[in-house]
Amino acid sequence: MKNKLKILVVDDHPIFLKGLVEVLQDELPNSEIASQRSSLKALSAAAFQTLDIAILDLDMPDMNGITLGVELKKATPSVKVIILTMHKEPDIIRSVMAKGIDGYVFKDDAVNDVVMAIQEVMNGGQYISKSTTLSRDEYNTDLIEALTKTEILVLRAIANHKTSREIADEMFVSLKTVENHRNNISRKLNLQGSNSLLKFALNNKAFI
Amino acid sequence: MKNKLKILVVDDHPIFLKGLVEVLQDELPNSEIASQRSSLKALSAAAFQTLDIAILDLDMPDMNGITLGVELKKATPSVKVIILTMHKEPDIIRSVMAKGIDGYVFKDDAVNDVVMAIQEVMNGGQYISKSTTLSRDEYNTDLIEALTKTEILVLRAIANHKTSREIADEMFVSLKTVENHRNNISRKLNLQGSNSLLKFALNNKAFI
DNA sequence: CCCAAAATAAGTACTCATACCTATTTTCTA
DNA sequence: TAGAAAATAGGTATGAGTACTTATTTTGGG
Repeated sequence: MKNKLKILVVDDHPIFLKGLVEVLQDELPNSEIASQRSSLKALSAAAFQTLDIAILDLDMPDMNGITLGVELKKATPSVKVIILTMHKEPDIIRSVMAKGIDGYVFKDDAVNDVVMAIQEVMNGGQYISKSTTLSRDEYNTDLIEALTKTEILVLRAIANHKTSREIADEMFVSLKTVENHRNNISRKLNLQGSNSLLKFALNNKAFI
Repeated sequence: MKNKLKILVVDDHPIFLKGLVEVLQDELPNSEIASQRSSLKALSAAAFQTLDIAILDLDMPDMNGITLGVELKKATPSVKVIILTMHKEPDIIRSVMAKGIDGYVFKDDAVNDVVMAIQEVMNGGQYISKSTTLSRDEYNTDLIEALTKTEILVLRAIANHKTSREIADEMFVSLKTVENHRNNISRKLNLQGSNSLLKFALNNKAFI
């Protein structure tokens, strides 16, 4: 007799979490579904059991779904990780999948998309929701990893609408230093044109 | 014997919608709960019945929740409208409530917040979720209504990361004209400082 | 301990946005 | 149709970001 499928669902929005758990219970009656509202809680809870599937929200306050997924796979390499998100940008998707994530499902897609993703990844495959509105923008989380610690700090400050002058004062460095960091970041991320750094920082808040 | 409470829930995200309907069915077993995935469908559906309560997502692609709420109240003035959103900015909330909306609930707040909001508005009161992270930013949807048609077009282009030069070329006017529009918009919205217009445009995309 | 990477800082030129001003033409409405 | 509001456009100054350059100091790993 086959064991029940153990599924962990993690999302910080309680109503969405409830909806998702209900959907999974309806569609997969022979599975055991646990849920957590934060990444850190999920990480501790996962330590005491062997999971088959983790379904993780991408944007969470304490730890993003990708990092959580990678951590869960360190503890249990066999666990299949499916990321849930609103982000539809192809470069983000490629970058996420490159990190060993097994499935990528859009939050506003049809309910049964999640179920199809589960079936696919349990067969050892990968699943990616079909996107409707693709936009050609500056997205590339791989490139973010080429940034140094200080560059990340500057990028976060930019995402918080700080000017270079303000960032320089906060970090106790000269305006020129911050401008150089901005320049180096832009070069590493292949960004050009006015406000391109701000645009990138806002679009990638979840990853920096 | 009292009639059943007729509740309409509108949200474009199917899983969240399902979660919310489940919550309401659990908490309010003596109510009749209908749901719609788009504003326009909700508007046609509402024409054939008398609603008691409408629970509406703020950010929807076809028509935002505030406009939908105002339309529903035109058809049925007695209907109580509760807006669901992620926006926690106090000025947005004040502005929404000023439009005759009865309740304002944050999507990531506790499940029973929605239920408390329903009880409160049915008693003729107003309900606003308690906010945790308030930020002092440029938000004021009332002021948006002081803008002219051309100013709205310019503001939308700014929200789409267009430069003044690009906007001028698109609208077949001079750079100076666009710069003047930007200036007039900023004055009407009380905005000052670098990129303040861009920040406002991005933060208020749902209202412009 | 040495080398490479990172962080620091200055120079210069340019573009873009903000923040005022005035002034003319167009459009809508009372 | 007269007057107000809106749209048009130019002037001028300043602040902020982009886009390169070179150069020194600090720091951390092999």
